[in-house]
Amino acid sequence: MGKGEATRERILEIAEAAVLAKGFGATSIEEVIAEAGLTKSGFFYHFRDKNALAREMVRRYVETNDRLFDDIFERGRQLSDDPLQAFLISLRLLAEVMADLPNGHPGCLIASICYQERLFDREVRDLTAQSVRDWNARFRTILDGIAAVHAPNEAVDLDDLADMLSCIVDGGIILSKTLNDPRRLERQILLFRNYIKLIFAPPTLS
Amino acid sequence: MGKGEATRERILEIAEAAVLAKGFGATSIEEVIAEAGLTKSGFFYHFRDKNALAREMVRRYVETNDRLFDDIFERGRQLSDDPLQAFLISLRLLAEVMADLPNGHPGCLIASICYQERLFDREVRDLTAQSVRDWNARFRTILDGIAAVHAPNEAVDLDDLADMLSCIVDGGIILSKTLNDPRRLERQILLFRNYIKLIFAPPTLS
DNA sequence: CGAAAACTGTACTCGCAGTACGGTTTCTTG
DNA sequence: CAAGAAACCGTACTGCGAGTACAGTTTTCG
Repeated sequence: MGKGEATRERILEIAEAAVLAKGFGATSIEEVIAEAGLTKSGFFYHFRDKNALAREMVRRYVETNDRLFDDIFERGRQLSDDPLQAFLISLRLLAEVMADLPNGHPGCLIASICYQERLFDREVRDLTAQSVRDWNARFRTILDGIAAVHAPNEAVDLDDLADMLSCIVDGGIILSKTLNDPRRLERQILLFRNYIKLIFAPPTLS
Repeated sequence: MGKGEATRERILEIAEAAVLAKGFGATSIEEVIAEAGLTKSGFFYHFRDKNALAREMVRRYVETNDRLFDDIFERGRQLSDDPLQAFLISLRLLAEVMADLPNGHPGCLIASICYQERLFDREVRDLTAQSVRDWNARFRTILDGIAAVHAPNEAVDLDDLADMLSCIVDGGIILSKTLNDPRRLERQILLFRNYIKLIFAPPTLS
């Protein structure tokens, strides 16, 4: 990694934190460069304008999240050959990861952008939309794998169920941030996990 | 309603739409007054500063939503004496209301503010937090009423379940807005409804 | 009719986005 | 080690919007 790339990363990291705390429109380039320790000229050397910053931020965020999710769901598959058990394990891992963040989840960049759509060009909006579609498609694939082995006890649409995980995470983040209680996100993910169990696991004999 | 109050309402309505589309920080007072058809002096006659505008916006939003939810869950109770059936009916009504919005749900002001927390004073943040707590407490009361009649089939925490509705709505709004598909929100609410059924309704004999 | 409410007009200060461009340092590679 | 490219710095602008101050004008209503 060259020196320039390291600077770009530093800028993007600082900018992302600022955007998640104040929104894109209220994040000034001046404060970003002040924290990054470079001048305005230096900033514009790396990014043509603020919208270029936004594009790179999203690209970076999606990439990071993709790796995180890949890792979590891969580990689940390693720990169980049964697709349902693997998914349930992964959801527990996900809940743990979310709970272990020191100051709570910093926020979802996709959600932040969604509430400031008018500030971004089509390219950025398409990027966010495509990343959501990708994630949901991935969850859908996992659910298909489960349904192939365990016939669902209930007639639910698997696309909707795949969507639901994104909803729970994004909604849980908002809940946690608003109430300043990081554990709510964790609990919501576990509640979703319970729903999955209810749908696919054979009813336990009591 | 005096003339001044009407102007305040107009300002608040325009400002809310702008904030939901671009964020609070990127919403300029100039564009608001331009659309409202009054001068900057006129604006500052009604609101001391931008933060006062934010406070009134939130107060108005919470009030409106409270009325909407009161109405929906009251109608559910009117249509069935059984608390579970009443809740299921209300959830269906809620899904319908969300689906009937012409251009999709405009967005949740609480979520928008949550992603721009640093821009607001403690009073605004306390207002949003309290409104979420109030809504969740209301849902919790409904769930208590259901659990008193129908023993849950599954050991779920009712507080978490009450939280879940807020999560689903906020997450569903983000999903719908990002993918530009208003129907996703409706489907998520109905999926939550199905979860409630699974938890409380006696298993149907097939 | 008169007073309060609901504004308008003008003229500022200040901070930030974004542009332009020439100069300087640091890295890299032949 | 030389030379060019990459990664910056310094300065000096334009333009927009938040917010302030305050005097003047119109509208509303008892």
